[in-house]
Amino acid sequence: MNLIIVESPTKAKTLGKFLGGEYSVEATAGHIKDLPKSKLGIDVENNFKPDFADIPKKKDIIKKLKSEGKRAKVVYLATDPDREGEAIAQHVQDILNSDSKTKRITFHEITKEALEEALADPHEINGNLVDAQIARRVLDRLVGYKLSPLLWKKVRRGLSAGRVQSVAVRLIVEKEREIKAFKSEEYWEIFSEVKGRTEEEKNKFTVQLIKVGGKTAEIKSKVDADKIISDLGKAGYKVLDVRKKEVSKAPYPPFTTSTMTQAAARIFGWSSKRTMSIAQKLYEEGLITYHRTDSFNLSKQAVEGARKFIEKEYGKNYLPASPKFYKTASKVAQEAHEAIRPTNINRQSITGHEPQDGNRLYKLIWSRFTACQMNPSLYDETVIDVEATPGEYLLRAGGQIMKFDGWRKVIPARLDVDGTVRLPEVSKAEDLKLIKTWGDQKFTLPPARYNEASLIKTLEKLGIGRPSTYAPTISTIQVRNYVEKSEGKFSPTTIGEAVNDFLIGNFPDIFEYKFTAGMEDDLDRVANGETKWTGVIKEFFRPLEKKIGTVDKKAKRVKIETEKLGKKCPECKEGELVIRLGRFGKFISCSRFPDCKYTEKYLEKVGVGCPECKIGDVIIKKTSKGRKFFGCSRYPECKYASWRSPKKEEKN
DNA sequence: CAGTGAGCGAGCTTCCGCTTGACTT
Repeated sequence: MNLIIVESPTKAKTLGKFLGGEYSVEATAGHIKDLPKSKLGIDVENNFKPDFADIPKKKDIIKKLKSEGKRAKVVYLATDPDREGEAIAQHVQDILNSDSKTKRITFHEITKEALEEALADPHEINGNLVDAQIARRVLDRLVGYKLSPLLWKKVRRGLSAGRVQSVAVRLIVEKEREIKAFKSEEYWEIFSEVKGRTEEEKNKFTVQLIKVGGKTAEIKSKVDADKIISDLGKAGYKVLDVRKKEVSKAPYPPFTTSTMTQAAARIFGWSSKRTMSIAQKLYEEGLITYHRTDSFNLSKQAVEGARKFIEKEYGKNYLPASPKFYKTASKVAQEAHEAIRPTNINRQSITGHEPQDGNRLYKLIWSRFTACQMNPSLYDETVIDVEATPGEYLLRAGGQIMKFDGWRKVIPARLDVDGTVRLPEVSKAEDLKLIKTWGDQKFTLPPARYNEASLIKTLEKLGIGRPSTYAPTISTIQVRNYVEKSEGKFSPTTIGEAVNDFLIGNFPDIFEYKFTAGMEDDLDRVANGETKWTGVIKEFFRPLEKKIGTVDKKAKRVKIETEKLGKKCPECKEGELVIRLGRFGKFISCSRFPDCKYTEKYLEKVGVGCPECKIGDVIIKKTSKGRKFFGCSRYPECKYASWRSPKKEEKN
């Protein structure tokens, strides 16, 4: 009997089906060894020797792997083909304590063919790649476990800093400052509605002013706008040019974790956590491929299946001459898995036995994948340039008509994005008749705050964080009270800003947007054998250690600004009431603390009456661990508490 | 899941990345 060890239990099940009786398959369910949680676990004086120990929660799994490993003739370490997977393979070999019968195999897609190829080509564990993982792990631990305690001392207890989370907070803080510094400016868009002299009334069209005297039109005031509108109202209009061309629009590439959570947020309004948990269920039921991935790769089988399906279902016109493969854009992508796709393209929907949300996400994944193997959609685009004289005004209209839907057959265009604009037939030098002319006053808008989707997109673009950590990172920065989400948009708290300024002020290099990219370059050199991991860490840590020492000695404790309520303290009648953030969320107290100890509850109402006492209001509260719950405003008289928001009363 | 902040100095907090349940009190 031979044993194959993979990371995901679902993957183990699937592989089991491909194989005959001479193989058994077990799963590690992720890492089985890690640095200890309760201490640093790195001997910084002894070449950064890391203390990788069995993870307590994985005790049963480790036991099982050991016993199965003992019985097996050959153990194939088939963990994911990336840096973390190589480390897991090493850890499995370590616990089996027998490198003579272990072999490393790798494959990038879960097909019988790929598995057989891998089994025919076993090799050794790549020690350099394992070293790169150690360097990554040690660096993250040093940043997190050295800087967090500094925050406890200099800001407040329980705070945290990390290579990823602190940059996520930084993005949100800096966006907020951009918004605060933003000055809205007035501008005007000016239009004329015209029609050809010989044309019917229905063939009128609208042109927009784009140039004045050969220069781009920039109209910043009502006075300027009125002058132009008056000119245009008296002007003669003539077609200067008509340009037509055919434009094709290619489909989107298949989903990765990042683009899937973005699409689900945009279309369904889901949080990344919710999307990922629904995707997990679909994956476990064998309906989709693995959902934590940064790769656009598609198995040959899947692409062939899609091509057959497209030809049969939609016809030859929709099928490209050759299969489409997408190149992963991200430099830091690890490409261990395929893109996210349905496992069987003939299954168009999973209605019936599934919760509704599962089906919605499934259909989104199905159509994105199917579309990616279809022909581009084709449009006739028309641009009409119109001259208005006197005054050297250039106005323009753009039209677009879809003449072949292509992949849009399965992902119909939303009207606002890809709508049809029909323009009448006019010819060059044709005179046009003015119907009316007008201006729209507009104001430039401040940059948009991040939502989950745009934050993930930005982090991915910067190469910071991984598919498995996007959703957890977003919860961490909220649980720590660094940022708040209101109507889906993130803004920093006073604590978030204070911690951000402290970290960036004292450790500018680590929280630079480019830091992770630089780290990845170093890790690549470790993986290639060009340099040793201990050297990389030493070079990083020695200056950091020194800096931590001086900050510890010299930096003053950070004062966190409080939000004033504009009311006097009812107890001492001297201080002012302010909102503070404690371990249990917001509360109101006297600004003269600790001289005056007055406090009162901060009520964040849900807008629903207490279902228990029927007198108080339901309010949002936080546990000491940051989890939200709902309680009664009359606590402690009324002890109502619930994890779920009570139902709002139906209004007719 | 029921009291917060400062500082007292008992013992504790904290990272990222890989993978799933066990909890819905």
